[in-house]
Amino acid sequence: MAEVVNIKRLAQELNISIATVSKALNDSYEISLKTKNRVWTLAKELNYTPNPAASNLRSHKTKTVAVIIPCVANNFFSLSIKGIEEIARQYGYHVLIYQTHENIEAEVAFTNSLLNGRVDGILTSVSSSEYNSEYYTKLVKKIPLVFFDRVYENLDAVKVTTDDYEIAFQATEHLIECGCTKIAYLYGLENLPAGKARFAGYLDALKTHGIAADEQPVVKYQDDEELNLQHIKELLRKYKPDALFSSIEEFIIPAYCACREMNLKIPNDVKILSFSNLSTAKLLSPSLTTISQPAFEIGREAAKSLFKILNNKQLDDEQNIILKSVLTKRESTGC
Amino acid sequence: MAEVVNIKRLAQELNISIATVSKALNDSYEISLKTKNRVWTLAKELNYTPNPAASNLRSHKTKTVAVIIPCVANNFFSLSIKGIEEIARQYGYHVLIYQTHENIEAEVAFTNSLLNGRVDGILTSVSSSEYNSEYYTKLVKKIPLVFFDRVYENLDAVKVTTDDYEIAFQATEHLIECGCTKIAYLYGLENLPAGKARFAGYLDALKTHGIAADEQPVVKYQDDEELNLQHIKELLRKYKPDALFSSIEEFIIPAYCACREMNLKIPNDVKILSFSNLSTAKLLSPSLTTISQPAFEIGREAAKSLFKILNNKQLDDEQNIILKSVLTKRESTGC
DNA sequence: AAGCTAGGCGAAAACGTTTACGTAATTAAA
DNA sequence: TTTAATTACGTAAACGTTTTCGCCTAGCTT
Repeated sequence: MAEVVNIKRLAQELNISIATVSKALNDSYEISLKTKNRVWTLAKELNYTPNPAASNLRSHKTKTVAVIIPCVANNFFSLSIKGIEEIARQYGYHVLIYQTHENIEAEVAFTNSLLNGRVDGILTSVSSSEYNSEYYTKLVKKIPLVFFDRVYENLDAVKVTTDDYEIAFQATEHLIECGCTKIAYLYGLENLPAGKARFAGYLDALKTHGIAADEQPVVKYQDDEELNLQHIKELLRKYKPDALFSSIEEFIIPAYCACREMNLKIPNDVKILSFSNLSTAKLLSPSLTTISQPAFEIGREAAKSLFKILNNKQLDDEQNIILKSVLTKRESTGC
Repeated sequence: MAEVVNIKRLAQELNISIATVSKALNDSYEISLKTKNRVWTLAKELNYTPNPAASNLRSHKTKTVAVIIPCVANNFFSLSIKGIEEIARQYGYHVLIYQTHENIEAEVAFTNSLLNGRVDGILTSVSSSEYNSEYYTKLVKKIPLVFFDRVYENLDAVKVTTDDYEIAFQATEHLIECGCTKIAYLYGLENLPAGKARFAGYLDALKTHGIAADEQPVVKYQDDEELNLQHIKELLRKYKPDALFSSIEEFIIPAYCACREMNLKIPNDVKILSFSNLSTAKLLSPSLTTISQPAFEIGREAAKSLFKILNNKQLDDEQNIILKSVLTKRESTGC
């Protein structure tokens, strides 16, 4: 009863060899259906499940992937993980989580610690603190890797991103159509392609509409809510913009608070628009115009690509999967 | 160069036995400092990291824990995971994530799949669909397990919870002090101790203040936002309550929407108060009075307890760790 | 009847560690 | 000086699988 249940035990009870049991469990063609059935029924009866460590050791497959992200307590990333986990379940994979807290050293340390066979592949959305592409250039040769949202470009790896440039362009045009001419930019992810693309979309939209771009005031994100609040207030005081374009969700609270503290009415005095996956955007006061990324789908697509690679399936030609974001116009831009 | 780097390789290069290398790497007292240093420097030089599968197989330690929760895309759970992950890093543990989507069968299936030595312990917040304590009674004997927030009572396991009864009592009193007499209850987690405690706190507060409790209307949570909206609207129409006490975050959006659609002003016509970890509660229109649970700390405490168990440290007498929630009064209750 | 083929199975090595135990050399105790 | 204890290291088994290779039998083909 207390006896351990492993392949050896199954073999003994059935009076066959452990090799046969192993093959039967893996549905090998070498084993007759009759024997397979005997093995399967006994395995179920004894509640046998293979020991993962032994299996990994021998087969070099772990059925595990790692997700490395800045922080799980974030609407975008928690939704991505939800998507990843859902696909992982379908493929029978396990999901390990690592948070970098935007620290490149932690990111590298975690990643390195996974190269000893702990996982079969990695899904990552890189930290914003630095852009260290030498490291990742080497890394992608060592282990199957898929980037999502925050990527390194020009690498031989699948990258799942969104139409940052286009949607930022479109959103900026929306503000211009609402009559804004002094649109300030709340700048996040400045070291990353996503952040740069958003900013470029914003600048190009201004240029297209004949608004001098280099005079547009910018606040860069700091990891300190109070500091961001101060900077935005300063921005509002000095430049008196008629709109704030926030490129990351983290600016929403300080932006709203700054307007309140300075008695500026949204959207009459200042219009606000932000990249965000906040589910309560429509309940804010006033409701917030958002660019929402399909975080859940990004997670799903990234996971699907990785599992295709791990199962040696042909990837659909393209290494760059680009999903569309959605601009939802609400009261904060006068809609 | 391409040669694999494992203990055997280290042993060869240093002309010592693999046993010595293994012991040196594990800082065994049997090995001289001189030898240890030779091993450590070579290991660092060759970028050696032990193969986890081999190590697990032999030592029956995985340095891995599983977190089983309903859904990661939820403010409470994503914060909890953040806390768990942070402690796990300190202890050098890895964290696996599994989502049950409130499905008890998935929950049991995941848990069972972890009993073959894949993890050293489990952190779980159980699904709300059913209360199946026989299963968990057996389970806690098989593997170190810590419950957080959503627990099974009367089991020999650490449980990290919050003061649900007290804070619900206090919140209800707050509504009564605001002049409410017809307080409707939006009921979630009804199968779980947390849900029952919240409801009991609400009922007892009413009783204490001489309000007939059994006439209070209740809406029970369904996994369908549209349905919840309809039910709340129906509730508002039929019973004309002067307050809504929402026991879970998921009721916030339908509650606000219902009031808007029925042209009821918050807080003048209806006051609203909800359990919630929404970071933007203060930005809602109107800002929302919340009971926020210390989700991050709950995760941290749960993880700490588990790692103490795994490291055979003495647990501080008590198996029930109860943290305090915070009632933040805002405009939605007229504050 | 001899030779072949294929199907079904088993023996044994291997994966990379950890660890119980043995042993030699050195040191301490008698 | 002999004996006991200690230190430092090695041998080899074990963890539970997977997989290569080979064997045996039964059924065919000539």
